[in-house]
Amino acid sequence: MDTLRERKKAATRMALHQAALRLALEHGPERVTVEAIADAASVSRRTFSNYFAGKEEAIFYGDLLRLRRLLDLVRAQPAGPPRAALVRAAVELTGEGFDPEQLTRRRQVSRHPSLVAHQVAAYAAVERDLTAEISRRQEVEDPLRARVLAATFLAALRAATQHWLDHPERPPAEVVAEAMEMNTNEG
Amino acid sequence: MDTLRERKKAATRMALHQAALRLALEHGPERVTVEAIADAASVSRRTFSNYFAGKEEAIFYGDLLRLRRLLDLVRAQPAGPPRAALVRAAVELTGEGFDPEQLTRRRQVSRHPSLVAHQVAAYAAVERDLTAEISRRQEVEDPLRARVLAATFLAALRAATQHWLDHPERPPAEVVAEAMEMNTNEG
DNA sequence: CACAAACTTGCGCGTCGTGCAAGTTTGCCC
DNA sequence: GGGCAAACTTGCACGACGCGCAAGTTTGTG
Repeated sequence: MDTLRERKKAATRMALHQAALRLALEHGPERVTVEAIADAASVSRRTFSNYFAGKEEAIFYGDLLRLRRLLDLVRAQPAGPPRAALVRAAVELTGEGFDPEQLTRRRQVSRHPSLVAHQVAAYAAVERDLTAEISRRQEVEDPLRARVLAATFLAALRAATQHWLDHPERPPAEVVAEAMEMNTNEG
Repeated sequence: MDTLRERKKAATRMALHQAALRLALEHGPERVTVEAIADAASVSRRTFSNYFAGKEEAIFYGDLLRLRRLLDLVRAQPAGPPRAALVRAAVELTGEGFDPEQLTRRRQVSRHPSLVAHQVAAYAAVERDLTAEISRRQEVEDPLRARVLAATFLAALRAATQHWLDHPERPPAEVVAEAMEMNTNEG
């Protein structure tokens, strides 16, 4: 998977993502056409569609990558209670560095209410995989529990992230840890 | 608000919703055009756009109504810990009858993977309002907690509903109650 | 009954997603 | 290196979509 083809594809995909994010900030997400994004990434409008189903998907590609990284972290956790593995993975993810430039971009984009639906769609995209991984970790099979756990965990992570974007005074790891605690214990 | 105008608007909105749901089942959600939905409801294509932003919004209008109903039930709960109010409201909502015809329709529609994003979008639409209501019920203000609670509660409800659609052998109230219990205690 | 506000409709325009059929680039094996 | 197949890009064309606009029509009210 280290072929030139693969690297080029990853590069143009990333270029489209970056261009989409930048243009959405400069002119507002609704005022950006797919053609403008494609131009900024030096590809044709048709090629854009070979990579993303729409401009919103391109904008939130970063979130998708981050959530896939989370999934990998969960899979890398030692065997044990699923909840503990999820919390550890979330803390590790938040501990990894943030690109500060990407960050302010994401903050501005998240403000726009027309995009929140696509934001949650990115989370929903990994919910199925996360449910499968949780099921794998249960000593007694319990599909309902696995589903609820995956959904609530991702929801808590999303809520904590959004809250932190609105109130960046506290470090993100702290906010996420606190949110995870709420989800684990009763309040 | 009981004027003729209002009743007519509600009627055509409902007619469009029903038509969208029915046609999406008959031909698959992707094979249904807005024009076909509008025709089935005896309005013009342009009028459809006066009511819904797209066919998916029309399809999930029933879910939106149900979630607004949930919001009302939460507001009607007596003062007390927010979590308890949410659980009671969810149980009450699930206790209310299901239209069995609507139900099989919803089941078929939920299967289609291209619609799950819009499904969760319906939930996200009420998350802000639910957060506000929870904040109102907190004796000490805690915005992060309110946000996480709203998000995880809705996520648990959605997960329980989807699980029940896949495994309808148990009564829905039982499944929802069990999911709520998972969300309240630690597991 | 008359008038204003609200709603519907048709039209037009820019945009979007995608199948298709070229052209171009990359991987690979001799 | 040379050549061939697979993969990728691009332009074209088409149906569908969302929405602004300016009529026409219906509903509420004094």
